Amino acid sequence: MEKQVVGVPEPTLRRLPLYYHYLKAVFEKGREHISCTHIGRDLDLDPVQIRKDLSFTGIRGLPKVGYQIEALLGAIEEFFGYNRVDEAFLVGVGNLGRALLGYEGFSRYGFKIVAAFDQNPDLVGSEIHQISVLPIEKFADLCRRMQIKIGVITVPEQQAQKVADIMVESGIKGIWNFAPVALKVPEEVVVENEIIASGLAVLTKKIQTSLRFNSKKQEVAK
Amino acid sequence: MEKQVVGVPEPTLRRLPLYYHYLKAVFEKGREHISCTHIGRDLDLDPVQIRKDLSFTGIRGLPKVGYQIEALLGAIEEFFGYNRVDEAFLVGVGNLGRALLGYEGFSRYGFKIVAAFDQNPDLVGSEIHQISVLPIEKFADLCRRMQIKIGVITVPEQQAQKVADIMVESGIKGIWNFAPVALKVPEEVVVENEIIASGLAVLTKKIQTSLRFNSKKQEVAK
DNA sequence: TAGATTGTTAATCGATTAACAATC
DNA sequence: TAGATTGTTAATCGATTAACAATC
Repeated sequence: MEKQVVGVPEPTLRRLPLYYHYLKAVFEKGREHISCTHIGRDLDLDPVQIRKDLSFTGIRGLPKVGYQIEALLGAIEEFFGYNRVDEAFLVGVGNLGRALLGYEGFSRYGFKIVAAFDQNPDLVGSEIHQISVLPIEKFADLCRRMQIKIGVITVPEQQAQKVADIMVESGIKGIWNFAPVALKVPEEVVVENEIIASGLAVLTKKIQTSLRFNSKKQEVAK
Repeated sequence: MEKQVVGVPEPTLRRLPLYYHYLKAVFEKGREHISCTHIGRDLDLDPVQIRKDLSFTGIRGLPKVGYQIEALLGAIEEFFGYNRVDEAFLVGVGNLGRALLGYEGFSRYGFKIVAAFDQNPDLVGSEIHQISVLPIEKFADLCRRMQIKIGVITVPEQQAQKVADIMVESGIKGIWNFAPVALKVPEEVVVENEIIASGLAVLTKKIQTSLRFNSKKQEVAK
């Protein structure tokens, strides 16, 4: 039912960070220009697709030369707002929550978790990776006062909807949901589901097919 | 370049675990049958799409009655092998690695991380969530002896390719990669990328567009 | 029976891929 | 200049959505 309103296709949106990492590494090695052919060889993607993707950055390449890497990096940073900082609240200080609290990589993406919430009194009051764990009751008030717009949900699935309700009620505009449930939120609130089980399902299925396929090839080869 | 060999479209593959969780919850509440209309309302998906997705399980529904939930659950379990156990090795005991080692949910998906590896001598020899951390040098030998087919990569991006090489060399057939790099592996080895930056990028972009869109709506309303 | 709901076939939509002219 | 590489337009492909007959 969900409609993508962004002018950039979601698959492209997902590939852009990958280009970014790649280009950054290449740039740091001292390279200044790069062609789609070259990128495609390293990233195992179709050069035409890369050209299409990169066109959304607004940066034009030069025939025979390729793209200026620095310009691309700047454009992608600008596009995603990697040089601004989006502050977020996280709810659910379990294993996954902790991992996200400790993930230094977020600063590269202009993303910062500034407080964590949990209902477990043993956790409340503690600090994890220099981020305070507060009681969930404080969420709404703090959220409004700090004007936080992004919420991260890392609670067990049974509690996810309840947490989402609190977030919506507190003015959160975007939810990054790690619980395997479809959250019910008003349409103006954006939800991005990060469902670990989906990735795992795809992986195991691919392995099954790949093994079958390769054993067949062997049989044929006999 | 990658070709999907599975007979089931990847989007469907990704939605099936979500149906599974939902159906399980509904079944535990005592319900025995369910229609696509009903599922669609709860999961905010198109009923026709759900029907299409569920058709891949081989379970047929009855007009006016819907699907037998228990049969669907069984079929999805069978389909993904949730009742077998796939053993895996994890490399990289940082924050994310730890979180995965401690994630109890995996047992539901027939997935089990049986050993962890790291190059940090301070970690080697310790146990994290009852899983031993071993030196990376032991990977190849143990992997072959235990016939492990799945590897999880949670090392920093600079080391990911090196780890992937070790995995391939050791007979790993599927890699679940959490580092934001495109791994180079032989074509018979399957890689599933779980790129956190991509999800985040999609979320922040959606929020931007959504905010713009909603403020426009307000303007129009004036 | 009447109507909810299924499964299937056809139409639409969007992303990827192919073809090709433009140009550094 | 010749050729690598770009950007664009058209063709293909695959998934989603719409239409509808079948049926419990």
